[in-house]
Amino acid sequence: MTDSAKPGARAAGKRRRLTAAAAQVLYEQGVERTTLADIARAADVPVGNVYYYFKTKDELVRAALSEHSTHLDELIASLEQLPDPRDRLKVLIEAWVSRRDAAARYGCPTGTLAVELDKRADGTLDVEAGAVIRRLLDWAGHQFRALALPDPDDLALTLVSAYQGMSLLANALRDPDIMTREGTRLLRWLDSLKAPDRSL
Amino acid sequence: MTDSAKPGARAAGKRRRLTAAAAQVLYEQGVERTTLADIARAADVPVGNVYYYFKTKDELVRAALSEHSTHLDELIASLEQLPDPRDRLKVLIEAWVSRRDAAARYGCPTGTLAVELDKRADGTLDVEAGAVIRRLLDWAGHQFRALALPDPDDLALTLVSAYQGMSLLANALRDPDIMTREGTRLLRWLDSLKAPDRSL
Amino acid sequence: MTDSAKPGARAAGKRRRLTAAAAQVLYEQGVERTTLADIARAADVPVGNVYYYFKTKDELVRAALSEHSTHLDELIASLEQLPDPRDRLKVLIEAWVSRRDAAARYGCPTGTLAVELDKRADGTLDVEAGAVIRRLLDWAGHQFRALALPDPDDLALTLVSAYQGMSLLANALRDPDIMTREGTRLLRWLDSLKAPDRSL
Amino acid sequence: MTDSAKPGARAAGKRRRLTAAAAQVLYEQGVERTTLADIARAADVPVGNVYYYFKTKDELVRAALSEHSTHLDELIASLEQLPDPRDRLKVLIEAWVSRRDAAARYGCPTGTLAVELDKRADGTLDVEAGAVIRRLLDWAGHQFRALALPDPDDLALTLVSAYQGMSLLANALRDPDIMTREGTRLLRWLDSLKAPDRSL
DNA sequence: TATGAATGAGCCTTCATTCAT
DNA sequence: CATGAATGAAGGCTCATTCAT
Repeated sequence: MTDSAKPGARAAGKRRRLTAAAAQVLYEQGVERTTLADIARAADVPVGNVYYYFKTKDELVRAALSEHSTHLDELIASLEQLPDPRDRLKVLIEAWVSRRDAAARYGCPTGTLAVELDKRADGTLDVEAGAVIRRLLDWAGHQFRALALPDPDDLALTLVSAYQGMSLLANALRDPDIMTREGTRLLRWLDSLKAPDRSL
Repeated sequence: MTDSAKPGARAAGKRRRLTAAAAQVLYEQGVERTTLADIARAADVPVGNVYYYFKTKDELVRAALSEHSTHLDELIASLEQLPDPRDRLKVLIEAWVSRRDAAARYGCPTGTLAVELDKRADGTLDVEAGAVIRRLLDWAGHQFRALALPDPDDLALTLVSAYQGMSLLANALRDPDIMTREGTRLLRWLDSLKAPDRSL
Repeated sequence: MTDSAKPGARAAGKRRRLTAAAAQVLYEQGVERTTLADIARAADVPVGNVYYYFKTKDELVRAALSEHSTHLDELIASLEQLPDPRDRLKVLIEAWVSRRDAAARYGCPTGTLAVELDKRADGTLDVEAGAVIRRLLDWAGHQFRALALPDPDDLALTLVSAYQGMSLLANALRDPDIMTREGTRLLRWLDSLKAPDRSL
Repeated sequence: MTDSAKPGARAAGKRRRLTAAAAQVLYEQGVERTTLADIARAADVPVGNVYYYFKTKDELVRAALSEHSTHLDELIASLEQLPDPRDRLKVLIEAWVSRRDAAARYGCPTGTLAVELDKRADGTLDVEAGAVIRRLLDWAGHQFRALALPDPDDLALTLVSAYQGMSLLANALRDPDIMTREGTRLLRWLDSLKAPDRSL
C-alpha cells in the first residue's frame, strides 16, 4: 500500500497544504481580504473540502498562526546550536535582515497578523498571535539572562520591539533598506552590552 | 442666526463628524471590519447621506488618515513651543506613554492603519499612510540634527521604530505596561546621546 | 425691468434648458442610464431645483419626447415649403441621411426612446413615443395621398419603417454608411413610384 | 440514476434555465429594468446562486444574447432545408410575421437589445448584439447572391432593415398588423426581384 | 472522505425624491 | 422660487458556511 493510498496520509497531506497555504496567503493578503477560496486554490484543494479539515475560517487562521509559531520554533532550535547566547541573538538579527524584501512587502508575518486580529471582537485569536510574540520575547529574555545582563526582560522587549518596529516601517515605507539600517544598529547595540559595566 | 443654523455650517459639521467618526471607528475596528453603517452610526448620520460627503469608502479612509495626520501636526506644533529639541523629543515620548491604554487596546492609529492598508491591492491609500509616518520620521530627524548628533536620520528611524514596535507589542500582548517600560528606556537613551561620541 | 428680472422669464428659461438637456442626454444615454443629476448638470440647473419644474423623472422624459415632437413639427413645416410632395419626401430622406453620424452613434431619437419606453410597465410614456412616430407616419401618408398613389398608408409605413430600420442597423453596427446606402435606395424607390403604373 | 439526479446534469440544467430566463426576461423588460432577482425568480434559482453560474449581470446579458443567436442559427438551419434561396427568404419573412404579437409587445429580441446596449458605456456587449444582426445580414446576402441578384448585400440590408423597422413600429404603435402589412409587401418585393433587371 | 453546488446574510453604492431654509 | 442637503429603498455582488451525493 503506497502512501498516497492511505487515506490518513492523504488527509494529513491536505491539511498540511492547507495550513501552509493559509500561512502564506494570509500573510500576503491579510485575514479580511483573503477568502477561503483563495486559500483552497493556493493549496490545490477543492473549496468544499476545506471544511472537512477546518470547521471555520478562524480555525484556518489559527492553523496559520501555529505554522508561524512552528517556524519560530525551528528558527530558535537552529539558533540554539550556537553555544554563545550573544551569537544566537546576532544570527537572529541577521535572519531578520535577510528577509528584508518580504518585510518591506508584507511586514512581519506574526506582527501584521497580530495587528489585524487585535481589531476583532472575537478575542481568542489575537491572544494566540500574542502568544507567538511572547514566545520570542521569552526566548530572547533567556539569552540575555544567560549573558548575565541586568533586566534581561527589558532588553528582550527592546529587541523584539525594535524588530516589530523596523518591520512595520519597512513595510509602510516599502523600503527594505530600513531593515538593513536598523539591523546594523541592533548588532552594534548587542555588542555594546556588557555585564559588568552597567550601573543599574 | 446662529452658526449651527447655517446650512453650510451644518454640512461642515456633518463632514467633520463623519471624519472624526471614521478616524475613531477605523482605528478601533480596522478598515475591513468597519462598515459604512458603523461610521454613519457613530457620526449619527443616515447611511445614505454619507455618500453626499464621501463618494466611496476609500475616501472616508483617506479622511481618517488625514485626521490622524492633522493630530500629528498639532502634536508637533505644540512640541515646537519647547526651545530644546531634546525636550521636544522627550515630551513626545511622554505623550506616547500617556496613551498607553489606547495603544494596548488598539495599537498606534497610523501604524495599524498602515499595516492594514499595505495588504490591499489598491496601492494609493497605503502610500498616504506611509506619508504620515514619514512626516514623523522627518521631524524627528530634524530634532536630532538640531542637536548636532551624528546620523540624525538613523536616530530618527530608531526612535520611530521603537515607538511602532512598542505600540505593536503593547497591543498584541494587551499590556500598557510595555509602553511605560520602553518609554522609560527611550528617555534614558535620549539623555545618553552626546554630540561628540554616540553610544547607542 | 429686464428680462432676467422677470421671474416668469427666468423660469421659462430654466424649463427650456431642462427640456433641451433632457432631450439630448436621454437620447445619448438612454432613459435608465441617465440620472436626474445628469440632466440638471447638462442644463446647468441645481438638482434640487429640477423638481420645481418637473415633478418626476417621467415628466422630464415626457418633456424630452415633446421636444423631439417639436423638432419633427419644425422639420415638417420646413418641408411643406416645398410645393411637390415627392420633393418633400426626398428632402426628408436627405435630412435623415445627413444625420447619419448621430444615427450610427445613438440611433433615431424617437425610435430608441420608443424601444426603451415600451419595456416599461408604466404604459403612458410609451404611448406618447408612439404618437410621435404616428405623427410622422400620418404626414408621410398625406404626401403619398397627395401624389395620388394607391395605398398611401402602406407606402408611409414602408418609408418610416425603412427609416427606423436603417437607423437601428446603423446604430447596432456603428456604421453611418448604412444610412447612405439605404437612403440612396429610398430615393430611387420614391422616384420609381408612378400613380398610373401601379396595378393594385 | 436518472439524469436529473446527476449533479452535473442539475448544474447544467440550472445554467440552461438561467440562460433561458435571462433571454426571456431581458427581452420583455429590457436590461436596465431587469434585476438579477427577476431573472433568478423566473429561473427558480436562489439569487445568491446565480453568481455561481454567471459572475456578473453582464455575463447573463451575454448569455441571453447568445441564446438569441442560437435561435437565429436554428432558424437559419431550418431554412436551409429548402432548396430555393428565394423560398428560404420568404419563409423567413413568414416566420417574422408569425411572431407579430410578440413583436408588437416587445419588439425584435435582438434589435431592442442592441438599441439598449448601444446606450451603454461598456462597449463590449453592444458589439456582440451587432454581431447577431450581422449574422442575419450576411446570411441574407448569401441568399440574394445565390439568386444571382445584383448588389446582394444592399438587398440584404434592405430586407433586414425592413424587419427591424417594422418590428420597431409594431412595438411602438402596439399594432401587430404592421407586421402583417409590411410582411406582405416584403413577400411581393421578393417575388418582383429578377436577376437581369432589378426594380425595387 | 470528497466535491460541486447551494444558500442567505450583508456590504457598498446609486438615485429618485423630499425637505429646510 | 432656489438650493444644498437628506433620506431610504433597492441593486449588484461577495463570501463563509452548508448540503447532497
